[in-house]
Amino acid sequence: MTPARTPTGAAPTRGRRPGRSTGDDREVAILATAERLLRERPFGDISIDDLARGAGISRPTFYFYFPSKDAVLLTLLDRVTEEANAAAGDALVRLAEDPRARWRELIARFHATFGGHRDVVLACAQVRGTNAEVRRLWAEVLERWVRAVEAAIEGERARGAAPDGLPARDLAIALNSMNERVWYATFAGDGPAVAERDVVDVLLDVWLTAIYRTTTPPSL
Amino acid sequence: MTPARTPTGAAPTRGRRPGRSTGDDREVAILATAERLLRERPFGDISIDDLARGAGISRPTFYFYFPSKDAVLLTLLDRVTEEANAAAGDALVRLAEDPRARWRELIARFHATFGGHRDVVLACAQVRGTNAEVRRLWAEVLERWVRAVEAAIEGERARGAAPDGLPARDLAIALNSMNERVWYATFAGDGPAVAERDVVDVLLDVWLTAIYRTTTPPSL
DNA sequence: GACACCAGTCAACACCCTGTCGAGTGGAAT
DNA sequence: ATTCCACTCGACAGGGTGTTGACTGGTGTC
Repeated sequence: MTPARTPTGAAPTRGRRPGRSTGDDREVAILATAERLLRERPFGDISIDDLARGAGISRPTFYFYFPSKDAVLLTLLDRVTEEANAAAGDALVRLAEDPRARWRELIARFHATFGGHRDVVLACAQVRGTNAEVRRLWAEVLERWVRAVEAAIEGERARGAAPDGLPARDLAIALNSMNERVWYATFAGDGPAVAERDVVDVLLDVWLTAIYRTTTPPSL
Repeated sequence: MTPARTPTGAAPTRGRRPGRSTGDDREVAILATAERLLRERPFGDISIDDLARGAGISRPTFYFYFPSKDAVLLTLLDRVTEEANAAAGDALVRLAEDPRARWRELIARFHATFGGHRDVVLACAQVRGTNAEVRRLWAEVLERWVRAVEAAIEGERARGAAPDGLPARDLAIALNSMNERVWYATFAGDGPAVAERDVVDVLLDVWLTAIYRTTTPPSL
């Protein structure tokens, strides 16, 4: 696996061969094709041949750029999670100035990012069951967010704004998990789901009550 | 699809042919094989041939009993959800006598049922992404639980034990979604997860604070 | 007892998808 | 002019799914 053809570039990102120049266009074309096809049908119904033809290359050539279909999705997921991390940014600093507004900002930004790439997010959720690599990456990303939320909760408890209760980490896991599943249902549109218009406020309310026991936590 | 070979029995359950007598053993054998294999490897790594050989029949013969591999899992899921429904039972009646204990009972019973069939539950979660039938069944089941919780929340608000706030349905969706995802992580063991020992109490706390704004809601 | 019927069974086939191998090809570097 | 290598693809091997059509043996019927 991952023959690492060229020791040219820096770190070989995500099993993708670190091509030089000509190949870059093709790699981009494959990713663009994947995003386009994902808009019209589920990931499982897209074959490597579809991806290759869409990028104007043959199937064997596809393997020069990506080791598998899943690796393409992984690259797409990488982008989304990076964007989400950037969007989340500093929403949790100076939480004390206006806790409700800050938490809402955090949730709304994630919502906007995921909503903007719902096809990729949905495809990843589907593949997570069968692909260990996607599972691992998602677990990493989630762990990062859980830690950030855990620290924020502990900060709020330390300043007396939030009461003690569950271990902050467990609470952070539960709340992040809720968001993930609720967003999934909202974007997928199958099964019981919160309307997209309301979802941020619904999630926010549960977060605030779980953390503060009130929907109007105190500022400084 | 679903040729409906024999118009013998009543409603043909879940695409499974309504066999008469000899075939019943084989059908049971297939289901048992599926459960056994699921204990040792993921659903995607189990082929129809594995299922057939495990039940002592050939692959074509498998198709006499089930229209696909997924249909086997669907039958297994049916059992689990029926068991869960039975276990949940009357936990939400007379909620007012001891709300905390009742809610805990509900969550604990679901936890016990799912934990007792974690392989099936995990497999379904994985397949849900690719199989519309599983998705539909799960959506149905979830809808039922959401409605029950929604009604319970409204009951608690009516008697003045729980404050108004989010639409009860949205809250019920969010809480049920949280449980699903948190259990999944706990049983799967990948990514950030709550320890199995603690998971019921963690979920309970979030439910109580979201519904009542306190972890010690008032009795009658 | 011969016959028809049918649930149940499977070898063989057609098909699709994945991943690999080996033989190219063309442009840049020596 | 030659070498080298990123890049390309035809052809193959392998494995999974779903279907077809022929066969078998038990049961009920006349």
